[in-house]
Amino acid sequence: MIPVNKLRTQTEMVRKSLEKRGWNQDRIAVIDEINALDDQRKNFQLQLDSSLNETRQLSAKIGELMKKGSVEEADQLKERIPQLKESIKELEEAFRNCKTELGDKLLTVPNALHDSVPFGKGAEDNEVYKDWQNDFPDIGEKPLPHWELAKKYNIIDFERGAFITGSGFPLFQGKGARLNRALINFFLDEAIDNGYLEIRPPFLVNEDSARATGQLPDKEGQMYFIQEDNFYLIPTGEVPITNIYRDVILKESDFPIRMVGMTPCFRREAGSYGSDVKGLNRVHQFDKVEIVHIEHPDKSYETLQKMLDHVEKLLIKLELPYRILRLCGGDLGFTSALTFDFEVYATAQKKWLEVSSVSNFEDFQANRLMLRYKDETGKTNLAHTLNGSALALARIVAAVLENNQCESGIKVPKVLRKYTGFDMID
RNA sequence: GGUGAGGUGGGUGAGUGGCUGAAACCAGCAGUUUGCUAAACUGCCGUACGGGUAACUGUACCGCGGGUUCGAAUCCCGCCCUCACCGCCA
Repeated sequence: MIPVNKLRTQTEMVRKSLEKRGWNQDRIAVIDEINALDDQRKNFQLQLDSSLNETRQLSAKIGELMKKGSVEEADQLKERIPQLKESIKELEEAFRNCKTELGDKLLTVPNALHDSVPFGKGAEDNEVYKDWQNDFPDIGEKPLPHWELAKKYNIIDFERGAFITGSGFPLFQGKGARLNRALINFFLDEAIDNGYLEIRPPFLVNEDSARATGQLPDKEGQMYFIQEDNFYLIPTGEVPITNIYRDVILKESDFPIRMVGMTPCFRREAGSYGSDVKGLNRVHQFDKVEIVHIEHPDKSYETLQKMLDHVEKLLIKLELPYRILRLCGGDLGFTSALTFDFEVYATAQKKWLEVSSVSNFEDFQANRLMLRYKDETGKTNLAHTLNGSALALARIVAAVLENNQCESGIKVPKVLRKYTGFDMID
């Protein structure tokens, strides 16, 4: 949620952001509505506070009189209470309604964008920030897509997964399962070597947590929900890991905070279809190693760059062809100020697969999390949050399988061999 | 799931209807003293939303939500959570 003060003091910047996101003037008008509502809210509060104050003072006087035994005088003062209460009730209601309406409107405003975010409508307008086009591997005359490789070498059983649960719940077995585990360990170890604190969080979260990181109300339909206990299955490790710092006031010396965690991710992916959902391209359950940073506002873009470097290094070590995109205004997530996507080329499918999304949320998430820090003057300010996948498993597995196939099997990337314990899937 | 106890400021913990936004202690910050260390002493030490150029000041918050009362941390109701024991169980 965008902080009201930011919206009020930097109105033009916010307006421009919404334009970049492709909002028309009619929609952008919420900004003015929010301004008006906020004025109203202050006005109600002023009236409410003064009425409450009057009541308190009256009560104090009544107390004194009672103590002195002047019961009649006290009763006289009491006579004024009903009218006061009546007006307090009305004001409270008006105040509450006003705040609710303001809150609802605020929830519809996406994050303000970083200056560098390009204009654009959708995925086709994303800027190629870094391309690596000459390095697609030679995988022979008749390369197989990963779902056929999976079958050929008996390492992923999509049918049985669908039988046990439903489509989109892949079952890894044998060397497939071990490859998956090897990747997880490789990613975690790389992050730990890089100074991250490893976290193993809960995989289900309550409503407050889902709201704080912005999954609610925005992406309600994307999450699996356990009705009986009011829990959501996490769609990403970002949710439980970032929520470690919900309602926290940090000292400046606590920065930087860097965490990494592997979690399964559960996504309903309602409305997806076609070749996008073939094999491992888009599944309902997958593992992901997520990095989360909490930063001082002055440092967050420097940090974003470091995160990009970290993710890029993983892909280089895995020897996968990748490119980096800077998302345009139309394709950027609701909560993000600037996002870079990493895509890996699945050579058999001839498809770019998104394997990481690295974002700076600035203070947007922190505002809902109530995650702040005290600066040297003692003032509390919102911190900045950032996160990124490092990396998302299922699609990386797909790319590893497709890009390393040869006549005799699938070669395991060198960096993974100490984790898998084998060099070939055959 | 059952029974019992409990949820107060960064921590420990007092507080059973008005003088309590909350004692005391610890931690933390600033200062005095001090050859250094230690100790002692003094002051400060919650958050949010408002008003005011400022000094300062209003309101709300003692797990959450309702209620009783002129007045609630304190009484009543519902919920949540924690702890202990029992049951069940990887």
